[in-house]
Amino acid sequence: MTTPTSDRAPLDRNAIVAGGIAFADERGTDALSMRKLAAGLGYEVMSLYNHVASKAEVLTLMVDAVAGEIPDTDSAAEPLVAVRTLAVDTRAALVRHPWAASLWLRQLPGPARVRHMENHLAALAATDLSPRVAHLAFHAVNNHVIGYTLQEQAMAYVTLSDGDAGALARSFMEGLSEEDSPHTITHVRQHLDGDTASSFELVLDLILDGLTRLDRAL
Amino acid sequence: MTTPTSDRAPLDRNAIVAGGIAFADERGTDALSMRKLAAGLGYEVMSLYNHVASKAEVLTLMVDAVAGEIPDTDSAAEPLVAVRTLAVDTRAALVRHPWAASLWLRQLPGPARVRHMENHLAALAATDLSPRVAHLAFHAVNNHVIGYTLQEQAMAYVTLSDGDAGALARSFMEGLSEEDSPHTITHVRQHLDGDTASSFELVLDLILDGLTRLDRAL
DNA sequence: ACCTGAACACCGTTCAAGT
DNA sequence: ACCTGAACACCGTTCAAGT
Repeated sequence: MTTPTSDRAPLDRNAIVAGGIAFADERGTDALSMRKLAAGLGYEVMSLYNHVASKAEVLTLMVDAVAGEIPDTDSAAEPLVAVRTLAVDTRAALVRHPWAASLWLRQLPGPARVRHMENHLAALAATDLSPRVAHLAFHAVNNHVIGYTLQEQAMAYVTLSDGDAGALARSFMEGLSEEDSPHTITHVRQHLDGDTASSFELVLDLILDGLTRLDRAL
Repeated sequence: MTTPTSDRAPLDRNAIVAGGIAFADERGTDALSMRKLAAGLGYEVMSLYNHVASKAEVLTLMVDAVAGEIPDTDSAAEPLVAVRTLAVDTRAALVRHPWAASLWLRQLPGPARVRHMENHLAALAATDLSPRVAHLAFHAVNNHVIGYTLQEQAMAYVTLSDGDAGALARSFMEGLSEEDSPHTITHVRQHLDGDTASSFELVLDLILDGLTRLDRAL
């Protein structure tokens, strides 16, 4: 029979990263501290430093783990469809982990994100877009995925109703005057009415079409 | 005659925000602390709290001040040209203050940013785009401006040569294998060769054209 | 090899005391 | 009205000591 000396899981890089992701999913990266992370895993803070160099490294590993959740492109698929699918899947991962989008571009890519880039760039190279336009396409698509997700999260924040954030959001809304900011009020109302649901894919297709057209024009 | 009791400027909201911007322009928002900010202005930390509720408020005010630097749209201009000009000017402000892009979408808009939104939305409303497409346009253009700038800054980070960041960047580059990541290597090389200089406006026009086309299709 | 107590140099923020 | 000393409850990180 085994003797369970403690109920805590063994500590290693993976456990730390998984703990960080679980914490951030629930309470955000702003609230994440090495001390709370360690406590959540059943260890003292200093133990973390046996496996990880710094908090910055933990964050980098966390973002890379999110990248690792994104399925590889299907090499049998039509290349532009593969790009489109990758964009949709990337967005899904960023929605699952709402803290990840704002970190995505601030961290150096780890292995999983390099693999993600490689997937994206290889699919673009397999289209008949010129190398120059394929390069633009990479960024245009990425910026849309990240920008759209960030914007959506900001909007979700405005619609919060309870807590400090809710109070801030309410005071923002009440500060808008119909006289000075009619268009802004209308715009926010369009969000609240939720009539812009599937615009992520609409704009994505707009960009993909535009790139094809640009390629023919250059 | 006056008796100069000290060489420090009087403390108020504006001085705090200006000090924060100057500090962040030089050393980034990560390094910004209330204590260093106060010291830079010649006061003790606690004095700041006579004028400002929290560090979060300082950051919100800083972003809003950046928005305030962006010129209003010219109501005499052709509406779609006004949108384009606003996008270019917004990007210029974000380039002048490299810390601002990643904060832009994380803060609730202050008065200057509401004015900026109003400018943008009013110009779009004056085009002959349908309300639905104008709504999409607002986000598509904003996401491009912010995403492009963030991406460019991440790239600038990779090309740093000295300090800790430089060492990290070098180890990232050396970690890329020609075998596993040929496309990624090519992509990074395209950046380093700088042959993608004016692609910001190229993609911006692609989006604006795409929106006009989408409007006709819907 | 991995865990940890103690310590260091920082944080943001509050409050009571000064002028 | 505005400035500030002292204090509180936190941070990330290092290092030497334990097993």
